[in-house]
Amino acid sequence: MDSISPLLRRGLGVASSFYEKVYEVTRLIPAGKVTSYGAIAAFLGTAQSSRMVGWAMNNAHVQDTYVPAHRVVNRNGLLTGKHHFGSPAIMQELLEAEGIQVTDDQIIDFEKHFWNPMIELAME
DNA sequence: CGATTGACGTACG
DNA sequence: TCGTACGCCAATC
Repeated sequence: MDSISPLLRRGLGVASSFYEKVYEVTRLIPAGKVTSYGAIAAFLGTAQSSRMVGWAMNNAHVQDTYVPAHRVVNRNGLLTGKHHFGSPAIMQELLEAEGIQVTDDQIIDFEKHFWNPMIELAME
């Protein structure tokens, strides 16, 4: 089902469907909100492949379309992937710029800023 | 085609 | 409660 592929169709021919979906969901994360790899994985139907979500982010920076990977953290609200940005501080700065407080790589009030794709995207 | 990896998550000690 | 081990699926080497 392509219920979540309205704005895609870019230069993602190189990416597999799984990657595409990950990028799509990630782009749909509103500013000031964050989600977890597991939540995205669960939304894609492969809750056990949460690691794949993070792996997909490795190609996120080479995508033509911007992918707000900084809005994706682990289920602890910890900025585990900050080291994959240009600088470890970029991820936190981006989140703080969006109104999210981050202390010691930990998002404050994580659950309050949590964005659940399964709910927001009204999946069934 | 087989082995390894990977920005996670859960279980177990 | 904290630290370590294992599993999961898909992609890459």
